[in-house]
Amino acid sequence: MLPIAGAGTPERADAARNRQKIVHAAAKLVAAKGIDGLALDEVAAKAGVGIGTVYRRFPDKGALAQALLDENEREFQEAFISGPPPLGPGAPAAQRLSAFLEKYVDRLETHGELLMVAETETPMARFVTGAYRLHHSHLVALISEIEPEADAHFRADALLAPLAAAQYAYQRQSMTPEQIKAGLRDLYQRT
Amino acid sequence: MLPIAGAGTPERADAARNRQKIVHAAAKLVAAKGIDGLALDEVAAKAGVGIGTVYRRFPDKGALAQALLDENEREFQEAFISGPPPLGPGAPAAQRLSAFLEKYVDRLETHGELLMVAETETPMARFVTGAYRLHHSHLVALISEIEPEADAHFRADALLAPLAAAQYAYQRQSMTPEQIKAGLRDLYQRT
DNA sequence: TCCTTAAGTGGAAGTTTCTCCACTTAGTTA
DNA sequence: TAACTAAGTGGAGAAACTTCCACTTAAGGA
Repeated sequence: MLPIAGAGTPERADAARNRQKIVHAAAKLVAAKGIDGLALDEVAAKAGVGIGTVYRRFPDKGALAQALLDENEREFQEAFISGPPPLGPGAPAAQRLSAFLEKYVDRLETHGELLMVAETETPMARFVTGAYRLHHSHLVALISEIEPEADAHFRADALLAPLAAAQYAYQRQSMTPEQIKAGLRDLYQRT
Repeated sequence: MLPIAGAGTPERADAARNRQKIVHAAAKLVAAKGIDGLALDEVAAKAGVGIGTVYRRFPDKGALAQALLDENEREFQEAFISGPPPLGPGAPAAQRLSAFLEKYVDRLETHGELLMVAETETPMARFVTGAYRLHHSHLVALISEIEPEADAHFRADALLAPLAAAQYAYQRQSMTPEQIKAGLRDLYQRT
């Protein structure tokens, strides 16, 4: 079980079906016209369900964006938890850390718009996700291994902070992805 | 002239008067019931102007929150530009940097709610402010002095990133302000 | 198979946010 | 002081967001 969704009572079959319909409809609409010009009632219409149903599954646009990112997030998690090195286990912690940050930048490049919506629709949305917690604890493990003395908890947040979608988009105005990667590497390598 | 507002055509006298009325009304409402339960039409009613007028001055709640923070921001800017050391000129750059970060944390403690609204109402709102630019260029100057080789531009953003209101609020759930200050100090001192 | 019940559904109705534009007024020019 | 013009104004109305609840249905006993 991936830690993205908190599993309460399992969904009923019809509900799961509707969730799929909604996500598919949303994906199509996003592909067609971007995320910004996307209203939840439009999604409902396209999916052939009532607005209430959409709101029951996805409290806001951010939650829907998260759902659209779900598959990608899943792959990312598998890659750094159990995939091949240097991202996955097997490589030295420092290399894994570096690989993690670079992969994260790559994701921001390919899915920046969705990540932005997912993170900024609600203040602090980014942090209440299981995804953030997992990324954080992964970094804590790596940092503790590299530098046992450090305040790994804070350091992990500090490394993830520049990777907030909005912050990244801003930096991207004056830097290339490679420069940002270099900057991140620099940030933790000075040990 | 402080760099907070981009000065286009100067405001007409009546418009400036209304801006004052709006800001005062907003300040009262915020004091009475917090920022969250505050609708712009309420502010308009309290200020005795039309909704359209409020929107002309302040495109959204974030802009209004910024206006409420204006005086505090002004004082902060004066303190690190021309105030007494260690925040202002006269102290070694490393000490000034440390003082800046600590002062920033203090502001987050006292004005966190308003800063949150100001920064998160619109994605990237934080970065388009003159305030952010000024903080950034101040840090760039200090960092370049401490460590001429570094990519001061990126480093400055990376130091400001954990000070985003939402990020800070999140970290505050598990750390004291002092721990955060220590973490920040740690972050740049490893030179 | 029937009953029970808790989850799910739709969409009307209530909020809030924001735009738009016909009208008003401050400030300037002759 | 009259005329001009560009900025400012107000609030109706459109659009989006969200809640609510009477009704429906799936799933799991008895």
